[in-house]
Amino acid sequence: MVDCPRAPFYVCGPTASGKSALALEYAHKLDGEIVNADAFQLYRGIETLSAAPSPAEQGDIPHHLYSQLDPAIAIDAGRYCLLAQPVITEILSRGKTPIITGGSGLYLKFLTHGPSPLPVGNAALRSEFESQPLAYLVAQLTKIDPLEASRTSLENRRFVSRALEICILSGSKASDLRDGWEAKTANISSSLRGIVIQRSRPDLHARIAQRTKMMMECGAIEEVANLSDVSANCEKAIGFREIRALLRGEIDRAHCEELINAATRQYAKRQETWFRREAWLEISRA
RNA sequence: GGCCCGAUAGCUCAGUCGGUAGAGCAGUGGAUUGAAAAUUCACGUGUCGGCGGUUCAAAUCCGUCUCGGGCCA
Repeated sequence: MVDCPRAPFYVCGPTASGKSALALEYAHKLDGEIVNADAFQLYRGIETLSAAPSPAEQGDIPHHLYSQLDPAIAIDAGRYCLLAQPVITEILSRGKTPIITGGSGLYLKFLTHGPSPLPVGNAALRSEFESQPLAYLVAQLTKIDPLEASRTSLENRRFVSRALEICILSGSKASDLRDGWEAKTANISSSLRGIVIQRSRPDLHARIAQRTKMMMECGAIEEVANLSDVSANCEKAIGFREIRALLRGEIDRAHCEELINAATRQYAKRQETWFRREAWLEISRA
């Protein structure tokens, strides 16, 4: 099934689909070590909330890039890539197979296709954009880079801001930079190997509900209560706002769980949409 | 037992003077290379609780029954 053990193997799928367990199987099969590709399991102190594999679940397989980051620190796909690449290289150098496991589609894409030569996000610029009306940003982008404007969802403030940010920081057109990178990475997918777990919606929804219940019973509330200095980035973890509202007494426990379930289901759906496009992933029906 | 209020989309509800119904949430599909567990776009037919009546026309008015909730006994 696998002819080249010394190349990374990707285990993907929506949240609560059973990636951690499957990754463990592959680690045994391929003489591998597991590397996290989940934006929130990177953080320390929210292991329960982010459903990171517990020490018991990790078994005898080395797990990398879990509980590494202080919650006060913000991270993005590019910085994740910088963290993960040396780890992957190191695993390969020991003759082991990196089993890259996670559900953060963008982070995985950075790993598989590499970061593009676009400038990194700039906080000052972003907060400036935040104070501008969207129509103004759209007008600016249309003036500077009409091609990029025509390809961007102009209702999506974040995408418009990013495109404008690229133009301003790089001094070139975002469309040119993106085209160059697209061309360069066009053939990468054919050399990748990995699987995506697929489950029926009712099954996945049931698993989500069950996991939320477990989280709430097994320390997620305490984790949120104990975090004092949290980056805006880390605060976006599903369950964070909901549990804070519970702690403030604004909602009850059942309502809190249902809000978390709904947000998780929606996230899982977005993940499925993302992975459907990654045609190189072999489908694993669970 | 009597009286009152309610029953409309999976859920919460709106619906004017009668002209066969629409919001939010949920759900589904999509976009997405440095905020991504983020952000964003599109998608709304349902015995208007049942039966009968009035009317050219009933979610809307009348009667009755059923089921909730409340009040009085």
